[in-house]
Amino acid sequence: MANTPNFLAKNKSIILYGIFLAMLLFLLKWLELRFIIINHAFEIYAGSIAVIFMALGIWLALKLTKPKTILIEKEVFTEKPETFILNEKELIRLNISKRELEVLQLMAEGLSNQEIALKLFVSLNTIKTHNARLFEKLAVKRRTQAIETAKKRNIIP
Amino acid sequence: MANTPNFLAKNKSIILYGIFLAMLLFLLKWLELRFIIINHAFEIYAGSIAVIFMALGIWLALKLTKPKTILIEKEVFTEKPETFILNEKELIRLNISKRELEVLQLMAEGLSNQEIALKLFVSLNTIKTHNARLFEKLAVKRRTQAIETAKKRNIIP
DNA sequence: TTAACCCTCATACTTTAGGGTGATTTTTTA
DNA sequence: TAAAAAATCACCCTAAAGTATGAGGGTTAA
Repeated sequence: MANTPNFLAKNKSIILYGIFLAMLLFLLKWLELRFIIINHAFEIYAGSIAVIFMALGIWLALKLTKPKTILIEKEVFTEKPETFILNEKELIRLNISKRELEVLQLMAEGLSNQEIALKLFVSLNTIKTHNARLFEKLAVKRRTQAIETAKKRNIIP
Repeated sequence: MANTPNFLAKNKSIILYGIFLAMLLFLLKWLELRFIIINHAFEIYAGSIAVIFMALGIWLALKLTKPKTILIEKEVFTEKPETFILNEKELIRLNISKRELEVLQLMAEGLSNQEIALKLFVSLNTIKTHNARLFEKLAVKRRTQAIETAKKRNIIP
């Protein structure tokens, strides 16, 4: 997205490094003035330098280039997670057991009784029993009401 | 962003590579002890070759390489505001009518279809029809799921 | 160890929810 | 004004939810 301005900086550093390397080579050469080079090997030498430095250039470019990252912002609606604090007092006051709370949560997620039963590895009838107890304790008639009441009382997020 | 930790690694690799290059040069020199350096022009020539080909390598790598792109899906959590703000865009997007929204709200309050029908002075069948349309538009199967989805999308408080 | 509680499950029944189809009337829009 | 969309309703049927009652087994605390 906003990575294009980085390109100049990257190239600059690469170029600077190239110049630095060249200078280093010059220095080396300067210090070894009296080294002997046979004339006919010159082309090989120059070619080697060319190949090596091109490889170096490619390597540098590949290594030092940061991959472009494209950000895709995906909107996720949340149930204000940081806000939810389980109201344990209410749980105790209403005398709701762990299992019942579990069923209540799954219920609020939109699961059917059958789905809840499968998820908790119990029978459909068991879930129905839990529901009946829950409705009684929450003083409601339907699951939708149970969800509403439980949310209001911070029993479920 | 989080580039600072990369600096050391990069510099290290560069330094290592420099050392490696220097060693390679020494090796070359050692093997070509009797080579004669005629004049300064040679160093200039070799250096030029080095620089040019490294530049070529960099250019090649940058131009001919497919841009490295990394897709990052970032989840943007939109908090549910305390004061409910209706997400009208979502309503329009989902093509939910006024009446359907009304039914949805009452549904979320825990009313049965019969109760909603009485409240809106229409027949039970009408409510069922509205429900069916709602479920289709919200891509859900049950009223509990409809409520959950609608709340997440700020269609209902 | 007995009472209280929780979890489990069953059977039988009633009510509510949901699917599919088709149709009429009103309202809105192109 | 004609077409599209919205709102209304009916009928039939299936699926799911909910009610009522009874009961067995496990845990726990008085």
